[in-house]
Amino acid sequence: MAKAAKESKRSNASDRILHAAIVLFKARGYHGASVRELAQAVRIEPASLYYHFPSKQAILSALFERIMDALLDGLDGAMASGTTPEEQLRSAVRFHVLFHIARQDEAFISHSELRSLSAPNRRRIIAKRDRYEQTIRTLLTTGVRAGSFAIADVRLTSTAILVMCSGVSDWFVGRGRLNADGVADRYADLVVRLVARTANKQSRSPGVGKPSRQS
Amino acid sequence: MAKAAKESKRSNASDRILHAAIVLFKARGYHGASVRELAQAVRIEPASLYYHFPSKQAILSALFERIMDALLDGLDGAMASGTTPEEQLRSAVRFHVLFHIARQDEAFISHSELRSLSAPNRRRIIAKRDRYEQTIRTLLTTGVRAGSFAIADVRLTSTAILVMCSGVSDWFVGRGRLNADGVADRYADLVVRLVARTANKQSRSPGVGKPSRQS
DNA sequence: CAGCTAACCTAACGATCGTTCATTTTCCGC
DNA sequence: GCGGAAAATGAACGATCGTTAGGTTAGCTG
Repeated sequence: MAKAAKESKRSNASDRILHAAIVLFKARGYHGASVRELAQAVRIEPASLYYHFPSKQAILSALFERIMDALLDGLDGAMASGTTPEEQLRSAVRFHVLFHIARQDEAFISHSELRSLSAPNRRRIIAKRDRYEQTIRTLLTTGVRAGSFAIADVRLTSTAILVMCSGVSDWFVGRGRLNADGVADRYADLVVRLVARTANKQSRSPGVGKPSRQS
Repeated sequence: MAKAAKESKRSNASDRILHAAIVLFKARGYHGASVRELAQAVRIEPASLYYHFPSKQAILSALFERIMDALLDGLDGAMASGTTPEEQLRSAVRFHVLFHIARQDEAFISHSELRSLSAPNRRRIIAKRDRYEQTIRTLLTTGVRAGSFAIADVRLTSTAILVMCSGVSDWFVGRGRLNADGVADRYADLVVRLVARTANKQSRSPGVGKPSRQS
């Protein structure tokens, strides 16, 4: 118990630093936000930051690792809750949108500050991002094979979907017309409309929508 | 002629500065790219930059003004080339995508460095961005009224479309599988699929797809 | 060639950057 | 309340930041 209390206190320090860093990096950018500003936000002296993190770069890196792990875990969980490709896609989209609303600032940073990561850190993060995209691509391909989806170009479509859904972190405002759940539902509708098989209009890309080979 | 030559020479200096700034701001961010680096890229001394621009901020601002004006002009031109809402939308999407491919770096900057603009500069740029979005929204609304489009939420849908299409500047690589025109065509297909009226499947949002009140 | 101006230069300003080091304070188990 | 680790501190390091002042060069006009 005492140990747990101590550990929680320690992690609280790191967490408070990370949380302040998220706000600052979003507002001013990684290079625009100084270590002194960050320390001031956490109400400690600049030197004290270096007890918790070896460098400013390590703070940015920790921030990226945290959000990418949460994304990967969350997607796995979301997709496990569906059986048909369409259910899984709806669930995945809802998760992705809700996540990018709940963690708007981190999402913005992990898009705009990839360049500020050192080369090794960037490589590791990009590998995780690729795994995330691959999961979505596989889902779309599965849906096409099952006859649920009609998609001319899975790679292009999955990228388009992800960019579209991640975009909520750019414009969503809590005080707006729709709440997070409402936006997530509507985005799920949009995405299904983008990929679902329909009877009409397929202006290009012959050969899509093969008959299902499995119920 | 002599006068024109002189003016072209002057604009070349500013243009070379702006072009180098685009590359640098994209790579390192506004605060991460120093005036000295920028001067070195243009092969002049740092102080000489201040003959062409009053400040680093003015360079960023000029960069934003240029790209926003080009966007607004281009959209007007693109939409003039169509008569039906669907034609106009296809044309608008093709323009938007091609633009964001042709000017990838500027597009990335104008998304990630909005925060680095001073408050007055930012206000002016956001006003232009809003005009751009309003044009698209009006187009979608017109299409809905004409019975060409079935859209549950025009505002949300137009935002989603714009974010999706702007996203090409994040991932497009010239050496990739598809060239710029191919990507633009496929995105036009995706967008039409998102908004076009269809006979089936409208899982929520009753009341869309009103009968046309005009041919 | 003299005169003028646009363009660029050298040199330096004060401020702030990320980080380090030695020291002090805080806090917990005994 | 004492020993020792954990946490935070004040002070300073060299480097670099955006910007300015004042002088020098290049190129055109008359």
